[in-house]
Amino acid sequence: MTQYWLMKSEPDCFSIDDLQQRPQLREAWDGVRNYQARNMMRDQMHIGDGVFFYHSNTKVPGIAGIATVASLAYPDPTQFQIDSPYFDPKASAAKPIWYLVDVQFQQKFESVISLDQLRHQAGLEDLWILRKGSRLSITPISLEHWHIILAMRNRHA
DNA sequence: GCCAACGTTGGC
DNA sequence: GCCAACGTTGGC
Repeated sequence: MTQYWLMKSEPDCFSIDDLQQRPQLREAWDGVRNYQARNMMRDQMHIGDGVFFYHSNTKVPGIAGIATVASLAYPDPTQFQIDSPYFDPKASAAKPIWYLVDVQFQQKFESVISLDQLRHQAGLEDLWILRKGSRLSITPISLEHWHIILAMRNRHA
């Protein structure tokens, strides 16, 4: 069963353009250090799931394009790398703490569907990222919301 | 750069 | 197990 997700990234750190420039258009979604987000990757994601690629902490925050989940979850290698900002001294190869999935580029939108547009779109009232104080970097998207947002892309293209 | 909201840590 | 202190996120 295909599921849908929204995954946030700061474009200064890793943007949809960066993903498009990766070999095979594919990249490991490393650096997630939140248990809820980890659990969704580890326990619920399947290969082929749809992903909205969201640009956060930037001038026009919003959904920049689409990717797919390209692997099952596996240990995030950066937790073992002492020189990485994502290093976690409590993790070991025998007992990894953090997991990630690979994501595969699908398309970049002609223009970002901005947070402001999402907020004003009928039918998205209970979209997770629109809730006050929502900070979770990975959230599930209902099929209904997925379709509404795809229709927004077509209108604005 | 500010700051509200949230998650994590650690003393008790 | 409580909760104050602290660090982080992310819109503005």
